[in-house]
Amino acid sequence: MELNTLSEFKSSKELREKLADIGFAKTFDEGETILNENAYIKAIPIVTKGSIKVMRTDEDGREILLYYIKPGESCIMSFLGGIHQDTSKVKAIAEEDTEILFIPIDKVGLLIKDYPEWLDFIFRLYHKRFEELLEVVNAVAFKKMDERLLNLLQKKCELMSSNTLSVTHEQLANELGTARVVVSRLLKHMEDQGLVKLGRNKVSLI
Amino acid sequence: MELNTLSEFKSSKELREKLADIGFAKTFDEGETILNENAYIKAIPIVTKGSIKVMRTDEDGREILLYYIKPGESCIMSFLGGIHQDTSKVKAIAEEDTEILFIPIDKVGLLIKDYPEWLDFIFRLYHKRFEELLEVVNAVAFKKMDERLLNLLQKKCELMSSNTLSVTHEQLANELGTARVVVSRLLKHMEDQGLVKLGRNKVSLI
DNA sequence: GAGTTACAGTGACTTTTGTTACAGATGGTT
DNA sequence: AACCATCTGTAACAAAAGTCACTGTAACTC
Repeated sequence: MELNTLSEFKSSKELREKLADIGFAKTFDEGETILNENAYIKAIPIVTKGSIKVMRTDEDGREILLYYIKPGESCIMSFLGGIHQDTSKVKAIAEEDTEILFIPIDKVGLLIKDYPEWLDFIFRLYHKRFEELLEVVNAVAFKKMDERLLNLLQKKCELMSSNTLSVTHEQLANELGTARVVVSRLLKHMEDQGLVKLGRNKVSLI
Repeated sequence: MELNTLSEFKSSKELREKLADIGFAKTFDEGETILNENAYIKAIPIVTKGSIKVMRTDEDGREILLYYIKPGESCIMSFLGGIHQDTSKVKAIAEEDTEILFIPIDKVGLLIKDYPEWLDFIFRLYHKRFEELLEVVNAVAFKKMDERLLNLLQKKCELMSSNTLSVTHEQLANELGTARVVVSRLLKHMEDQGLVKLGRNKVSLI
């Protein structure tokens, strides 16, 4: 496990080592499901390499992307879910090959007592996720698909540090909670406007 | 201040008294703004009587209802915002005549140290708000207006413990993030179906 | 290189929601 | 009663998104 990637805790070598000590690392391939809806939560994940996307799923199977979890961050839903013995309301999927450090729930209480910076980490993360969720509400409620699509492409490019993405229109449609034809239509329109370049399994931002 | 309404803390008379001691109470009339977007937060509000609605506002002035805060609950956004010296990302309005106990930010840290149940209260609340936000995302992304409208009416009736609401179509439209005519249209349709009964400034669920 | 599968492009149509514009109704005020 | 502001009903239209059906095409398998 690369301790250095726990950058949030750079102020406390002690906590960093403690986390590495009580946690166990696990790797996931791109696209692999890390957490399913309604699964019980027994450990809190901290991403150390790669990234995770967190999706909300409708009863009818429709999905929508909520946010990405980057290295040094944790899935905060699972945190509270874990503490209150709840099941997960969201689904987590590896966006790329990803390494995760799992901290068992029963050890988390102790950490809060012994390491104030751990509590601060959790609060900060909660705050961030909350604001991201507000942004999602905003986007879904008030923005049109073309704008949301462009936004998604930009976020993905930033995450991958690349202007070219390996995605199908179907995948994009899923993350936006819409249909494949809609995405194809909009992408084509964007290509005509010179905003993107399209290929099979490929979208490049210009 | 009615200490009994701090029902979340019924397990700890001590904490309840402490909160009443360091906080200051304030009342708001129905419709009064309690917190504006981008306002700095200097105290954490706990609702003791009445209820608050929390709205998200778009740059273009469009709004959408996020959730209600009922007696014994706090606006959790302001909690984190307050701790991190942030400005509020949401707007809070009194849904009815409301009494609020404000806890100054600088005292909050001490409470966490001294009263474990205070931290638990905060976590629990965060969790609840998070799930409510997820529901909003779900509704806005996947539900049609008629269903969302019916849902809103039901929530409002529950809050007011009444089947008849004093609202204009305009107000409902604002909370749903849509236009008045849309609400009028849908309400009329619902009346034809025998779901509601309409009057001036009045909607009754059947 | 023939076959197969997944992916992308496109047209035609429907549904839902947003927009504009205006008429009528309601309830309070003078 | 006449007036006024506010609220509600409705029609007609536009825009956005969803749905269906089908074609072409790239990449992979055998």
